[in-house]
Amino acid sequence: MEVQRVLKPQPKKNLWKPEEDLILKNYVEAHGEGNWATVSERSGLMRGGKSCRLRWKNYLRPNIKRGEMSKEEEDLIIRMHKLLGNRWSLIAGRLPGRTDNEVKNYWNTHLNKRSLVGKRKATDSSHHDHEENDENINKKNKFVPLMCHSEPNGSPNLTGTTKLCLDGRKVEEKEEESTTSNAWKEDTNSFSCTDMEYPIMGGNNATFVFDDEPLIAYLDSFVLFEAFGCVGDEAYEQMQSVIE
DNA sequence: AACACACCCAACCGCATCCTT
DNA sequence: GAAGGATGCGGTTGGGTGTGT
Repeated sequence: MEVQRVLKPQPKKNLWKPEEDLILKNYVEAHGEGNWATVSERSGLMRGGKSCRLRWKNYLRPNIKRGEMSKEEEDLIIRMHKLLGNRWSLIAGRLPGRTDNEVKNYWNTHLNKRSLVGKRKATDSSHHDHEENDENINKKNKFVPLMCHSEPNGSPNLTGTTKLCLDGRKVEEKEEESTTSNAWKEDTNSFSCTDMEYPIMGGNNATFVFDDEPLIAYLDSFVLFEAFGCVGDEAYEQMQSVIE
């Protein structure tokens, strides 16, 4: 018996065991994220830094949202992908609690396949009538400067990061300002949150409005910059060319 | 019940970019 | 500015599981 187990070839996929998860979780909670290369040495885990980082980021991190994608999330992924392509980390950044790996997998297994089928079966709208016809959706949507919004009492905290505004200004968000509620900044027309701090729609009061809301309304200026390499009027023109 | 096939998703890999010295 | 290490990202792999025959 024992011999058989020893001789049995090791699986190529080295799945994480619950005890390893516990070790990593405790270590990161105690020492913080970063220095992944040293995590394996210091924690006693026989894992590479990249593996530890990935496990933490995709699985162990607080506020990770697991389980089925909501229709809203799915819709957002479809629209974001239309605009950004395979920029999974960017797309995941708009889906608090979801990881890039999860979004990527979801796209590859559910949405990508369906979008291919959908082209042939446009009339089968019972499941996703919001998909109707992406081209039509895009054409009827007009550019408006903001993006997603949250209800006043459910706004996530902001942290000390640089926000890129539609007019091209960079605004440094200070940590101490972060306790002031509203994610929507009137003065900068920007909205931002991180998935760590923004425990997703459903868990929080943040809301996304779909169907009648313009496509661009899910994107903040940072995403526009990532998509088009510019902001403001220039981004608007680029956006229009994509839509048309 | 047994087998084959398809699907899902966690983990790995290689490259690009960022950061530190 | 250059070099080397750390980190981030997207593509791919492969093992587990579900489903059909």
